[in-house]
Amino acid sequence: MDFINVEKKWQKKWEESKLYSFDKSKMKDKYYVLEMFSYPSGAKLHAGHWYNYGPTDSYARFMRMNGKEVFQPMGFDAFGLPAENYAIKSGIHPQDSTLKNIATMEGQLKAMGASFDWDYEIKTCMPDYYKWTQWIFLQLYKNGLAYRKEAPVNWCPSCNTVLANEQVVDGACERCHTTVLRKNLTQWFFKITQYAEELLQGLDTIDWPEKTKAMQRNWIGKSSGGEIEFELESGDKFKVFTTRADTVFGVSYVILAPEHPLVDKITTDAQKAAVDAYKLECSKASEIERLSTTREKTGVFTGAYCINPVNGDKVPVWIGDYVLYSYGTGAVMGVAAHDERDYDFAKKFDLQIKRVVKSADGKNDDLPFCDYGVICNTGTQFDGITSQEGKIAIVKWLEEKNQGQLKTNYRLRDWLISRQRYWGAPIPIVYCDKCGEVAVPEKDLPVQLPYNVEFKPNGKSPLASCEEFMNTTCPKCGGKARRDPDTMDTFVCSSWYFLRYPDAHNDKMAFDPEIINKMLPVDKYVGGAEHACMHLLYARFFTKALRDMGYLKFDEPFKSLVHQGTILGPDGFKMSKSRGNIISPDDYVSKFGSDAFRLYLMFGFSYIEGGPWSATGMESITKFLERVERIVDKSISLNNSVTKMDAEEKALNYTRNYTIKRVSEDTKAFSFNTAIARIMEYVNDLYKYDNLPCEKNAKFFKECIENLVLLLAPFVPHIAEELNEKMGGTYSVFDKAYPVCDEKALVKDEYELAVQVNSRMKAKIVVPSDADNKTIEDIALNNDLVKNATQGLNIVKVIVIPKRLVNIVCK
RNA sequence: GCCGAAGUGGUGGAAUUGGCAGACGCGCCGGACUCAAAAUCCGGUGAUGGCGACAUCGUGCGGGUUCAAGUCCCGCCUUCGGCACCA
Repeated sequence: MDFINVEKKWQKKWEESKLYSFDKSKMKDKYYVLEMFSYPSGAKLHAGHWYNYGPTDSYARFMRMNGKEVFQPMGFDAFGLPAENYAIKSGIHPQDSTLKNIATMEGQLKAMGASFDWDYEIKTCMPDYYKWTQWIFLQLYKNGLAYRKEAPVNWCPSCNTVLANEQVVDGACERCHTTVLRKNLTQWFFKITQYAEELLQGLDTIDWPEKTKAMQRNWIGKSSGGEIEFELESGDKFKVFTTRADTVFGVSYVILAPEHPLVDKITTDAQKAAVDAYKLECSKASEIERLSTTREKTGVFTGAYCINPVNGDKVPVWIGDYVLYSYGTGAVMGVAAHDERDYDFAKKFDLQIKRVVKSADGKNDDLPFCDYGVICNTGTQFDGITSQEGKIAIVKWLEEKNQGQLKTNYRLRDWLISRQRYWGAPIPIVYCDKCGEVAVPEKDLPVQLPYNVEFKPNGKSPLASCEEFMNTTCPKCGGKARRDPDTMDTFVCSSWYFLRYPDAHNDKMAFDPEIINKMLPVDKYVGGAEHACMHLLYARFFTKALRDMGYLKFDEPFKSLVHQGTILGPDGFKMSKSRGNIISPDDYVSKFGSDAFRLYLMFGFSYIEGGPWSATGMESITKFLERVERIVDKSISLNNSVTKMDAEEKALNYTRNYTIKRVSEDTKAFSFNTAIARIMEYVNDLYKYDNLPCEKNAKFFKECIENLVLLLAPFVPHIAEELNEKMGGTYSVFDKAYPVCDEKALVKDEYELAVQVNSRMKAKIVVPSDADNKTIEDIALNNDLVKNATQGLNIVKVIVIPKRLVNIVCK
């Protein structure tokens, strides 16, 4: 078969006949299969994209053949940093490079022959899409879920620009190697923390990989404890969050994040120079560095003291970079004897270590450090109370005195969405001298991203220098106003695209709730595990927020989720331009065809694991497909002779039904490599039968071959379509039903099982299918090989596991 | 550093979730067909020892639980993903 031309032929026919058009009248059988859309940064799709889209398309086709009305759209997450960086280097406008890349990728995706319904394509950089991204911003804003506050950005003082984390290498700017500083800017945030608890609870209701749920749980990071208020000698107050209120009697110092607003106010003149120097140092460290538990602790005394509310102790106030301003209250109480980091800090700076909890069993009480136990040495009513109860008792006691309260804290932070970049969706807010911050009215959307903008770094957001963009009138008072010069994080665009797809051309609404509430949630979402915490959490947040606004009637966007593994370069490293190890599918597709290439991807790797690319065995896939074709041709050449079902036919019938069963189960579970292995076994059995010869019951043989073509159809769609036509089948093979296993054919009257003596394999026995344990035991003990192996030994116990094995324990 | 995974023949990977380790491929070896080669079809293939039936060892390393461990528990090593501005 000329695979290449066969593929072209069927792709044309599929397109002409609109085979993959979603039929809205069959909405009740809808099945929404979604692959994470691609980012058109590199000019072309690489093997990794195929690995995501090819097998998932096979899954979609499988569901289609199982009676589902499959909706499988495709689009592009088209805004983002790389296009802008490329523009700075090459002078090619991000819009031009992006649209060109998209055109190339569309061509590649079409050559793949996937069953995408292109009528619903989305490009997030087009005004007809980002108009509605801005609309969603406004809805969040109106509902109090968008607000502004100061937050640090990476600042390169030499390039005079904000850097992405990716552009910071070892604390320095990747371009000029200047040390990067954190600099505060007023920026927009989405209040995802308001949904922290529901985002956590909802995980129990969805069919996602356990590890992904675990990552989200840890990311949300719920912990319960108390907030305790400390008062400074100056009269200023601040709160600390702690999960160990039982140790509050042991506070020997308090430590604020260097960014804490109180720091400048309380620092004494004598300490000012040291504090300022330290703050500058801290602005050079990344959060990952600051959170390292092995890094040596650093800090500076502010010169101020505060009072421990539980015992009146006067303790020094320090600043230290292991305290993050973004977590909790940005301040912690230092309890050196009962927290490892505090212990390290106290050791380093020679602060008091005060033991107030002893272990319940009295052990380790001579050590300076202890985790949990009983409160002691405080001279209060709490002595003797174990830490678990002590925590609550002490916070409640403080609550009565207005000095604290029980508090659930989340590690999750609000989502910073402002980007000081050009290539993104503009933020639909204007600033008026009279009215302040004013939302752009919905009728004025989209706030169009201007084309002619200078994006060379000049210390401001690129849009800030574009006067025609910046200058506008205030929608409230009609006076002069300035637009927000920042654009939105691209994660905002990708947090709702699955809502847009089913109603992609609606120019009145972001989506019609009538349609969306029927089409969503997504039934199967497939994409990389690297999105576990960010994209997948943001999308859940948007869904819940839009639900609370009344637009949606479901709680979770993605009912079921699968992560494909990563295809690494042949060198075992992640594919990247800089390593030069990118595998392009195009060469393989033009040589072997799309079907062979995707079948190879499915068969050669464990789908959720991935692994290094290797083309070894690529040819063997073509050989297998030719082997399939030969046996199909053989069946076509036969007359429809019929004889009764002999042992051979029964055996083949068993394999056929076993194959149908296993292939269906494995495909449902995204275990494509084993599904294909079972088909290969089936083909091997068909050849054995063919050698018999198969003419005697050609009708049965033909049936088996028809099943083979249907079984293969989701995996090699073009070839299956061609074989179906050759066999005289009607168009399309994808309108036919997937074979269903006949359970009766799988019933056997006897089966083989293994017999072990002292856990070593000694024999195989055949037992009737309905044999009870006693019968099995008797058959096993009467086996000659078993008798040999147990000779002269005492049989202590016989363990019979039906369908598995027998283990005879002897001494 | 913290969170989440993975480690199985020469090789890609299987293993019904505690029950015959190595399915199915690749590679290699052999046979059939052929004047010959290719292609194809059939068979073999974890390691060590033995002519042999068979025996011993074997799932990153070290311990443990169990009649039984790739799978569970404890402690390590290595590799990969994420850590909030790559997406």
